[in-house]
Amino acid sequence: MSAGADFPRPYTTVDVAIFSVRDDALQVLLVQRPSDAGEPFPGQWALPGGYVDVTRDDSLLDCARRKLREKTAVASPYLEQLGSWGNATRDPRGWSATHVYFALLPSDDLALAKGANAADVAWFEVEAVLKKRPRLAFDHHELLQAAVERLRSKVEYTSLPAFLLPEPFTLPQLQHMYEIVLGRAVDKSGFRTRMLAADFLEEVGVVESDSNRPPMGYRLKDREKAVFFPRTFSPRG
Amino acid sequence: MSAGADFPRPYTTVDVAIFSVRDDALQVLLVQRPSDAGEPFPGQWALPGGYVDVTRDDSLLDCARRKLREKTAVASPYLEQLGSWGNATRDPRGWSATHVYFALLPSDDLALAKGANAADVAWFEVEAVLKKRPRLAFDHHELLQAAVERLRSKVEYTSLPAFLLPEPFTLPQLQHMYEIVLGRAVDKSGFRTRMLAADFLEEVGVVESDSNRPPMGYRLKDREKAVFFPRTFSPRG
DNA sequence: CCAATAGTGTCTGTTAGACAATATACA
DNA sequence: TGTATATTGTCTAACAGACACTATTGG
Repeated sequence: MSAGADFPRPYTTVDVAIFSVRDDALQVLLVQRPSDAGEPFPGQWALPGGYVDVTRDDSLLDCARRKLREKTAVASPYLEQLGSWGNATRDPRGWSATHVYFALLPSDDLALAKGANAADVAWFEVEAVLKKRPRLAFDHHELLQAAVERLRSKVEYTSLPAFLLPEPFTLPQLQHMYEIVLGRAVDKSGFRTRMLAADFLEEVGVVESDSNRPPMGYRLKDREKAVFFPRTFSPRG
Repeated sequence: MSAGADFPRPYTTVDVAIFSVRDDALQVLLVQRPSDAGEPFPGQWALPGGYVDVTRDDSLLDCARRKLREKTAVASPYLEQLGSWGNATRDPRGWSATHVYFALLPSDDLALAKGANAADVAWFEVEAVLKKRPRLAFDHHELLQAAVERLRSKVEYTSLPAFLLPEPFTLPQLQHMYEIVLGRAVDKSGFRTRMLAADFLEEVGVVESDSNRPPMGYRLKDREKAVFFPRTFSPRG
């Protein structure tokens, strides 16, 4: 049996949870759904995403990159697959499966949606959105929750927060990113030892600051993938 | 725009990497593809899988469970989503996206394919298959490789190998599973301390053995999910 | 009493975490 | 010299890894 053509095919979509740290808080990029007739969840906020376009996207990753490019001006941020969600009821139009990615953006290059519709894209504090302010379309609360859990969990033992900073960055700045995502303080001395022992940073010369002792600037040796630490952080205080 | 219906839809499939330990080696369940005309990779071995059937499967997980049930007699083994692979070229019939799961089976209930075609299902040693003996259909070598990597990596810091044993099992048996999957020896004393400290085992009374001192039998407190250890195993010797 | 496996105890080097001390800039 | 931030040093309790020892059975 050449079963493929005979079966009704589910919808295939890609959604992206795009994170950045702004105003000392973890934020996520949301888009407002169109109000056209026939569109589900008109006017509601949702994760950026949509149908895979087999004529434009060579792969799921390509599709995720396109979604990201359409909503932000960023070329190549950290992008990782989270998982997939698929069932008969999550989309009122029918059986659909979505492939979810999450991305980390430095807080500087935040030129949003240079395209036509800049008004329907905005940053929201993750904590608020998880409390359903605003309410999200589809099962996107579930997707966002999973993305945040994955992020928070990986921050405990990887160099992920480095992708939230523009280069060059300093160790105190990096520690600040860790503390914001983890939601707790981290010991200064231990933090530095860990970061430098992990051998993923490259000195790039002292950087100027407003006053006081100028800190050393660093950049990532590899902007493609995160580094895994041998042990996890532990609470302090 | 009600874009869904307008776009050509990719094929949606689910594949499952089913693992078990047999003859002191990690093995994976493969199925032989049909030889019918028009079928891709006729007669070649592949991971069990196939199209999502929107009339039978309520969700991707349901579909994975169905694939598993069709090839084995097992009711509810450990089942975890691995990720998804989708691009224009992986299936010669067209743009397709597959959702990959991996499952762990105790080596006792291995009644295979009670259905019609028992001949086209068989266990293979993972090490051999990774070396392309036999060669797999589609991109299934890549999928299997990812599944094995995930399994080996999670074994370092989770209770996953417990799902490879029928209950009740003993701590020496459990240690044996760890050593097989990890491919190295593990210290007895430290192993026991870790397992018992993780508090996921339940004593179920001494179990009889061929001779010598009878060991304590254990079962899982929760057969649904694995437990995470605070630290990773470390090499010894 | 011996062999074989199950299970426990002990020692030691390493290290994470807490915190103290020093370094370097500007005013 | 004072202050603020950056960076390094020290001390200690906890613990993993190695390995020796005891326990319990059958022969």
